Amino acid sequence: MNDGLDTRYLESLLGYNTRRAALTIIARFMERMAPHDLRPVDFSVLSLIGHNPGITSRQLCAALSILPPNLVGLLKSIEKRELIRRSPHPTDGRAMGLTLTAKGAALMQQAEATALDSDLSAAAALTPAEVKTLTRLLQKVYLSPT
Amino acid sequence: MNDGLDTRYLESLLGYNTRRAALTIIARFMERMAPHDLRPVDFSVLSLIGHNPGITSRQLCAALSILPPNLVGLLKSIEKRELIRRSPHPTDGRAMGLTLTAKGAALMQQAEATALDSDLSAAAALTPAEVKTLTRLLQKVYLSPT
DNA sequence: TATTGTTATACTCTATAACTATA
DNA sequence: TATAGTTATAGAGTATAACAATA
Repeated sequence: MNDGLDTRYLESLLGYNTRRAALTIIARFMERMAPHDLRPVDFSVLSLIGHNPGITSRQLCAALSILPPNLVGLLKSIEKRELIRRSPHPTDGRAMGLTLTAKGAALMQQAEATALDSDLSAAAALTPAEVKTLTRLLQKVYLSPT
Repeated sequence: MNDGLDTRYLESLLGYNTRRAALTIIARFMERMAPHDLRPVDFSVLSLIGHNPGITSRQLCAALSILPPNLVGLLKSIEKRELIRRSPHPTDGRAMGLTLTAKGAALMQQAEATALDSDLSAAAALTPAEVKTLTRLLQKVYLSPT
C-alpha cells in the first residue's frame, strides 16, 4: 500500500498502531450506529446512564473524560429526543440524577446489539482468543499507573 | 476507579478499549515530544519525509489520511522552522519534492529517540513479547480488508 | 470555601468548494 | 480531463474563565 513508501518506522510505534486501529474500529462503529443517530460519545453516555441509573453529569464527565461545559449540549440534545430524564438528586440539591426513558432503554437495547455486531465485524480477522488477548493488553496499557 | 460506577459494559467493547489506550499513549507521546515542539502529526510528517526523501504532499496526505488543505499550514510551519526543504519535482512540474534539512534531520534523530522512549514507557506494564503480540493484533485489525 | 451545572467563548481539528498551474 | 497544491471557509471537537445555586 501507499505507493512504494517506506512506512516501516511509523509502523513500529505503538502509538501509531493503536491510533490507526482505533480509527478503523470507530469508523465502522459510526457507520453501523448511524441508523440510531448516535455518535460514539452519545452511545457511551447513554450506556453509562442505562447501567447506572441516577448517575450525575459530574460522574459522566469523570468516567468519560468529558469537560462539563461540553456535556451540557449533549444532554440537552438526548433529553430533547426523550431518551433520558433528569430528576432532582435525592441527597444533593445541586445535582440532577439521570435515567433512561422507556424510549431510551428501547433504543439502547438495539444500539448495544449493534455495537456488539460492529465489534465482531472489526475483529473478524482475529480469533476469539486473540480478541481476549488484545483487550487484556489494551487495558494493561491504559490502566497501568505511571 | 470512577466512584462505584459500573463501566463493565463499555470495557467489553473493543472500540472503547482501543480508543482509551490510544489516548493514553498519545498523551504521553505529546508530553515527551513537547520539548521538540512537535505534535504527533508533525512528527509523523517529518518522519515520513526523512525515510522517504523527495516524497510529495499528495503522498503524505494518502499515507497519513490528512486532507490536502490541512497539510498546507503544517508544511508552511515546518518549512519556516527550516526543518524541511521543498525542491521542484524531477518529473512532475506541479509537485514539489520534500526533504529534511540538516537541522530537520538532527531534530528527527533526537525526536525518534524520544518516540522510542515514550513507547517503552507506555508499554512498561507489558513484556517485550506482549508488545510484539499487541502490535501484531492491532495491525491485523486495521490492515484486514472489509 | 468547594462543588454542580451552566453560559460564553476561543482554539484546534477536520471537512468541502473552488481556484491555478501543470499533466 | 484529471491531478498537485493552494485559498477560504465551515463545522466538529476540545479547552478555559466566570457565574448562580447549593453543599
